[in-house]
Amino acid sequence: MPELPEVETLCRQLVKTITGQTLLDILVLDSKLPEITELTGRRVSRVERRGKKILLSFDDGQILAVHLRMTGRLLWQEEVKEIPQYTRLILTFTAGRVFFIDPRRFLTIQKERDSSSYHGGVDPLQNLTPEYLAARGRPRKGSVKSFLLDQSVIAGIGNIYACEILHHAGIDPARPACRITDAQWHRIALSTKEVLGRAVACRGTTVSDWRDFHGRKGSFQHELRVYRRAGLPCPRCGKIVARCLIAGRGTYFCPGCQV
DNA sequence: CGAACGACCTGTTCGC
DNA sequence: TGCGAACAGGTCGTTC
Repeated sequence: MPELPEVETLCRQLVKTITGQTLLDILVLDSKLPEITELTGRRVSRVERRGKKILLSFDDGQILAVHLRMTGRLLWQEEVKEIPQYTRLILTFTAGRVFFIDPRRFLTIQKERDSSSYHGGVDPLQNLTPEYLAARGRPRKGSVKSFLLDQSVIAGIGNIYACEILHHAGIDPARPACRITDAQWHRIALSTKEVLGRAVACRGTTVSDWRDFHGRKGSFQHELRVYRRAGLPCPRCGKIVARCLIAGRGTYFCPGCQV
């Protein structure tokens, strides 16, 4: 679930909530997760996003990298209540507790040395240019959709937003990246910023169980044009939205206005 | 280097 | 109604 807009939403809420807070206790409830007891007593100095990862920096220089994968969530509680179902880790801070929730147990946390050792792709909200896309896309025979999903090219786009961006740009997701024209790369760069920016403003997309740090739904699901809308008319041209498989992922597109 | 595919997990939805 | 198959926001390792 969490793609860039959802992770960005969590990050902004984490910054406001736990920056400066001291980590009083750590409870690991899933044997797949590493022991991180040495963080006990440390103060959170910084929270930032790298693609879909969240980096928590502590006052002694240690960094915790969190990746929520498909179904991971973070939930903040100030009062002590019942532990939510599928909680895999609990961090207790001075002012409250952070629950790491994930039914599928894909969520990962790992200690990292320093935040500059990141080698992912560009951040689509910051440095994305048509020239960069064209240069990286030119040698690739695979579909433009799997190109947009490649985290070493652009960090943060997932399946929902890849579908929505390509619809916004009016481009067939199955088109090989090497056959995208400069004018189309231009549109893709603009649509990426447009769609992701709007989704961040909506605090993400709640298609099934996504919730933000305070348990609230996002609202971008009301603005989806093609994702999970197979059989419904395209809001732009009226043709029926289709679904196909690209690189093993369900892909939604409009055969009428995506060429 | 690039691309396709199975694996990792568990819950929900769909078709017969 | 019941049951198995298909599908779900994401990566990663293997193989070609």
